[in-house]
Amino acid sequence: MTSETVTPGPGTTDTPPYRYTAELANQIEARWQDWWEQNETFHTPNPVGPLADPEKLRQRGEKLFVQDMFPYPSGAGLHVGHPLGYIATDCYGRFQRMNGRNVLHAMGFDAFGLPAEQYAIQTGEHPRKITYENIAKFKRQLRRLGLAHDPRRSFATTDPDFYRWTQWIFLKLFNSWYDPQAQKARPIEELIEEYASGQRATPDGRPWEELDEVERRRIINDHRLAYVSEAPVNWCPGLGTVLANEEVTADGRSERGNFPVFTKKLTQWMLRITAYGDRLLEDLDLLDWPEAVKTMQRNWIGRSEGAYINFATPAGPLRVFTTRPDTLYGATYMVTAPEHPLVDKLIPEAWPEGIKPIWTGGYASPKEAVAAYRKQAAAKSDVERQTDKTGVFVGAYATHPITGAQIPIFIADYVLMSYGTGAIMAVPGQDERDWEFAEVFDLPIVRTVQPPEDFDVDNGKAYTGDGPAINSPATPVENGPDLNGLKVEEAKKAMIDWLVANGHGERAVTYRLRDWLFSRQRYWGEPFPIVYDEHGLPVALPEEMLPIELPELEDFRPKTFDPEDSESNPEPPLSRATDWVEVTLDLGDGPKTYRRDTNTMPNWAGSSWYELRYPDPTNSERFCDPANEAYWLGPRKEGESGGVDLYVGGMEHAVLHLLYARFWHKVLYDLGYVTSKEPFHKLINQGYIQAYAYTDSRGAYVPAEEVVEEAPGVYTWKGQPVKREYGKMGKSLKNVVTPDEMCQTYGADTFRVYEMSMGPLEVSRPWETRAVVGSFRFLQRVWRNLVDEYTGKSRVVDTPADEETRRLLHRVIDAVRRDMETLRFNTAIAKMIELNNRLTQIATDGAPREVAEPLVLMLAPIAPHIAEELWRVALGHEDTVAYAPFPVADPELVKGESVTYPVQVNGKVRTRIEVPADADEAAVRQAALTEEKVAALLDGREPRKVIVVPGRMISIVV
RNA sequence: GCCCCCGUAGCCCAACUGGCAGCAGGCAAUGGCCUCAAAAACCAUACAGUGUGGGUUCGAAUCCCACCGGGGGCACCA
Repeated sequence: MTSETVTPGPGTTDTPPYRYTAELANQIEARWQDWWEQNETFHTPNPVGPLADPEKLRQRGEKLFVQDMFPYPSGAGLHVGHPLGYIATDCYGRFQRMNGRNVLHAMGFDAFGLPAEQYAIQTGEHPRKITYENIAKFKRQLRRLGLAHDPRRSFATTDPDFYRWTQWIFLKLFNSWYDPQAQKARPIEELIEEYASGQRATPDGRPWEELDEVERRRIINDHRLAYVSEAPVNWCPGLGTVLANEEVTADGRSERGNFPVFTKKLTQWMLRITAYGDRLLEDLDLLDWPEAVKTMQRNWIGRSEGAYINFATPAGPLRVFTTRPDTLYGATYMVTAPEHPLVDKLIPEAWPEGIKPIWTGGYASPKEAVAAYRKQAAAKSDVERQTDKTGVFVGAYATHPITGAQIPIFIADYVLMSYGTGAIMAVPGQDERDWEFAEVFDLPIVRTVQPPEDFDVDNGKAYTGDGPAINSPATPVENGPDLNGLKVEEAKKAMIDWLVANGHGERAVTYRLRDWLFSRQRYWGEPFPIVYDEHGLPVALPEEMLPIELPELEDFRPKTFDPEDSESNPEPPLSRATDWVEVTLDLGDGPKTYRRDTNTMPNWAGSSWYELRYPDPTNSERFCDPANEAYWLGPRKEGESGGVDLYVGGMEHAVLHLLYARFWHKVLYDLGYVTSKEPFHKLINQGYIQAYAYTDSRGAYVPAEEVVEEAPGVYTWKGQPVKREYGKMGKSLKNVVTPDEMCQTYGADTFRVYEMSMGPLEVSRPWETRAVVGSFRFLQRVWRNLVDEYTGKSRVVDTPADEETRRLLHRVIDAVRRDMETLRFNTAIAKMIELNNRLTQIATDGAPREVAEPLVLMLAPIAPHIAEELWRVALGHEDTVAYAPFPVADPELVKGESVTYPVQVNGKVRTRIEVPADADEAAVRQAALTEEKVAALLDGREPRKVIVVPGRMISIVV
């Protein structure tokens, strides 16, 4: 292609032959997409490794790493909602490329996971085949949008070259432990060394050398960041797999599929994310993220400070966690979770004397009552649990550590085994839940914080706010602390000091966050690089064996069960690959038979580290060369987190993906593999594109594109009235619009301009196909201003623009640059339209180059194909516009010659004055006061106050 | 129940964070120009006083309080 090549138009009888029509747009776009590919326009140089290009790197400026949350390649393909973020990052990346930045931008695929497997089950095709077909489809759709991705850096999490490193990182987790002193992960060998040298005592105190191999391994295994644990997990028979807490909804169902989830004790892989609770919390402060996302993560981690307190019981100490140790004097009973291990030891043969009948639940003995209650509680859904306070007395008492009072111990399902110690001291006076329970079981209530005067004490309720302590103690007690009069915070501190001094407890911090359940009983996931030996203990496979590839299976279906069958047990599909499961290996002790782990990793695994692969996607020696990691992700200033410079994706990943990725990144940081503390420095959540859907009189959805708006708010489909709904875009709602259709009808550039001009990136908005034409007309007008529609020749002339147009041009450049930097593409486009409208007025005899050229340059990030074409055909340049410098405004021209000030008198605008732009405040004031109308209104009086807001307005108070 | 975000022309959105609400922009509407007619393109026009009610201020879409409407998150986490 040369600059002489005129772009041929389709030329019908009615349309001028070189008009910017959809056909022409499509031709231009396809041509430039090929050109970029052939000329490797968007290949980004690395400092080292296979993608290194020192010469290119020298030419480019400071690095910029932009990333999208990569898609799951579903069979349905993209609809117009998906590319919103991709286009935004592309516009930003292209803009910064024109500012000389070395921009890394690419797109991978999050391709493991349930949908491919479920689709595979329906069709009988192998998930791999389906996945790679879908990826090819996505790539075609994405290419058509003209995204400036480096094609060499695309990957899928299902590529063995990729998941090899997912497995490698898992081995690092397995071979590391968290050192609370150093507050970081360390290699497991260093822990073994501490035990071997005696620096660290073994759990039962025996010397390390006296322990046999299996004992030693068990001790070490308990410290690993990836560990096998028999723990209560979320078993979902309907899906045939266990799920992470994060994948279970509040009402106890699976997020995917909405099947019931049961708690079941199973042996599963866990990742010790809780060790990182504090750092995951603290380092949020280093991140430029939406406050809402930070808040959600803080809530999810759920750090609370308080104390452990031990209560003596006949079966030994009962340990509770409380955030309100100051209310200990108000503890009138105890509650443990139904499954608390101490309960069985506490239960006496018979009910004690003198208890209230309601405590027994009507059972003859504590044993029966507890057994019955446990059964009842297990059968209840979480929602049912919330409606009423239920429980039963276990028949035993605890001793209050200060007063020595005997207080009854209950089991109740409002106390969760999985939080704190699974037991609480109940303080009804200061806790609403305890108050409700106390009312049901007729238990004493003691207020230990004085409620304020406007608190309705008579209508009775717990008071949870601040105030002076009372009844603490109610009557003097021997050596108990006197908290009376202290505010909550002071009282907490005094009580903790007392508990510590008297050996009744200690200061404590707990988290809501729990360790990450990391096994799934599915086929389409990463296999674990783990085998089990004759002791049933896990053994890491050596790195050289990676990747451990998925075995071929005749039947990769998971074994699912009746969704309600809580007694079922998971049967991973991989366990059926018997040839694969049984394996003879020489792992250092000669050839032995091992059994492979038949679980697979959850589909969060690949996305937990993929930001580290874009910088070095073809590296076969490491997951990422340290030099490439430091260049693309490393912090550039002391105290910075490092990480991706701009990460754009949906709000739905606020907790799961973003927390997991932060965790893995921090582990790699601790072990010295990366220099960045955080994976993603700046995060933006793009809004959703929503769509109208229409239902007929029977409530069935009708094709949205065939619906006609008869009058405002009145819609019909084939003559019959239909009702409009508003929601997500989807097949079932018959309202899907695809980018392919839009590209076909208007071209990719129009689609890009439209998506970016609909509103700010963060805001959700409705899709309206008929409005797209506005963006099309804009590009058409730009084209017409620069290219003769009848000859295809340039209309650009070298005559200078008039002064007014020039000033407008520079104001627009100034504003567009600011808008692009802050990703406000909607306002940037509006300014360009304004400039182009001006150009339309003055360009009757050709478009002045001094306006046309900056306009094309400013347009280039958003509508890159037409910009390339105009850059070449209309403006006569030989090379791509992708690296041409983005225009810079002349500050003198931005200012304008004069400023018009509105003049307010007593809050009302009475007149306007025009003063030179460089007039000082006194001159502006003088000009305002002497203005005819103002002088008339003042009528000789002295104004009480004159406010001059430089550049804005003048306010006079009389 | 608790927490967070958002309410500006018929619709999507601007308004440089307290300073003239729209010659920011677009869709739709109306009129015009073309045309035998229409479409496309082009030109022009009108449309809200900022969800409601108070408050602070010389001045509020913007800050504060209450309420209404929409969206999202959390929900026995001791």
